[in-house]
Amino acid sequence: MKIPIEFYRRPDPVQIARDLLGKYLFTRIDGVLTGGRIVETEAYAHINDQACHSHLGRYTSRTQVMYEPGGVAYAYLIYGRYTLFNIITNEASKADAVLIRGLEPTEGIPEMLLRRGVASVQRNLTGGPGLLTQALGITTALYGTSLTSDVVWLEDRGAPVPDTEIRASPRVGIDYAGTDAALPWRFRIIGSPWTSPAK
DNA sequence: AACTGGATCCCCT
DNA sequence: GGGGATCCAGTTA
Repeated sequence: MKIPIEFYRRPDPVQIARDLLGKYLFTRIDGVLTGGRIVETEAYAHINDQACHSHLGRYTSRTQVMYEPGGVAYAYLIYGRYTLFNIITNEASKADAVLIRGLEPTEGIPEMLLRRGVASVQRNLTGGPGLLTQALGITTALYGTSLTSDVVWLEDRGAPVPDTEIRASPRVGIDYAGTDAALPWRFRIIGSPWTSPAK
């Protein structure tokens, strides 16, 4: 079933990032359903987190959607080539987020292979934050879209992931965040071949 | 109006 | 394990 809006409006993005493991992310773009099981996430908090785009209340054309009530998509372009997909959490104006970093493909695999331009189902189909967006057809056009919509949404299909199968570690690619770069806010399902390759 | 650098990925060595 | 691709938002002026 589709995840209710209350799930996203809880106050702790770290807890939500952990809870999102084992949930499913789907898109329906041009009528085609694609998606899979979330196996890697990262939390970003508006306070005491220099890595977060909304740190110290930074409010720009890129970050403004972060200040909406939890349960909307925050998609942005990185390095001129990749779109990253985030879920905005917490209540309005709190501006917390969870980045989706790895997906185990389950739905619409032929379409995802086409979009990625790869021949077979392997890690580089959806294992990485810039890859899964391409596979699911997520672009900045989805900026601000509600996660209760029929374009992009999450589902709980049962089978919760126990703590013993989760590894927490520092986030990736945020050296500029100083001491906050060491926070263990990256969560992975241990042993999943669909997590991102970065350390 | 110009400049800088990034929540990445892939290929080369 | 190191560097280049590639472009736009953010910052500075």
